[in-house]
Amino acid sequence: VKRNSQARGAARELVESLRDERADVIFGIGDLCEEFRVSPRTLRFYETKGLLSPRRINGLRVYTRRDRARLALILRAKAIGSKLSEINHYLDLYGSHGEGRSQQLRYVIERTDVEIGKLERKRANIEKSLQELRMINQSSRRLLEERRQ
Amino acid sequence: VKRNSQARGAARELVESLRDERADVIFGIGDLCEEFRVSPRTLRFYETKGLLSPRRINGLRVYTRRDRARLALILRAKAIGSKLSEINHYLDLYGSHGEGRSQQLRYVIERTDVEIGKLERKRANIEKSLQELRMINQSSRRLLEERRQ
DNA sequence: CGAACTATTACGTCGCGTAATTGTAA
DNA sequence: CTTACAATTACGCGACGTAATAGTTC
Repeated sequence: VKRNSQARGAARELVESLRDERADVIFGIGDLCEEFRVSPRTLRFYETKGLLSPRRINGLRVYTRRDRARLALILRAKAIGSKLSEINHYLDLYGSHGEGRSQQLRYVIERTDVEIGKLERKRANIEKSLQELRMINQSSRRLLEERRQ
Repeated sequence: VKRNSQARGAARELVESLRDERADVIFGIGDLCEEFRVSPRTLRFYETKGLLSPRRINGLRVYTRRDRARLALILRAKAIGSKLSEINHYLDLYGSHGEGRSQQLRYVIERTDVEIGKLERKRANIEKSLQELRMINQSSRRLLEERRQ
């Protein structure tokens, strides 16, 4: 069973007590936020979008290992440029078939291809702008030098 | 004077007649939309944001060469990830370039220095992301190949 | 007449941020 | 009492998309 350095608040305590009772490792919202560097707002938002559905104990959100793994998938999919609505679809085919893994791989390849293309185009535009700005900068410096004479 | 293949609608006709009367090349909203592959909604939106301010003839927007050049700058700035509010500043830099006074020159130099720095950092981040995405992409392809055997 | 433009107004989208307010446990 | 979490509701943002409605010219 995982054990963190500091207890932090009510949810944490609740979580700790449940750890003693159950074999399942359980997380409070703050735990996942800290681990994945996201805000509580983000997790609640994902919940309204049906991406996560943690149990409630006394009104507090309680996440299991599987919720945590799901969140990891969500964030990875987001990092490669997926919309949340797409991610829902993606997670569905993850749970369904034994073929799911190969489908996942194809999905990742497709998404990264698209994002790589986007970034390359962006970089090309940035380089154009850099050249122009440098020209403006240098000619302005030259003009200012001439003025001083 | 530039001449397009097809006349399209009322604004177009108005534009054509003005081309005969004036030396200035003039565009209707549809012309610019087609040329830059953006929607009319986009140009109207930019107008509400103060990025463009075409004349009106009989209620219709009429764009000059300079409006067109400005739009080109806007779209490139946008393509490199600038917010529209930033782009307004950006355009001021281009506008004051070439005008005489020393204070303006110093301002332009200072601003372009800042913008060049920003763009260089942006480019560095893009390259980081590109490397990561390429690694993910390649390892996924490799895994998929292994699966097929 | 319809087709093809144009106009304005205004609500919808996406991924949260940011209060504002309230509750609970230590 | 404070502090440190938790909860919900709801408006804000950025860059438009998308009607809905209406006017014009051919």
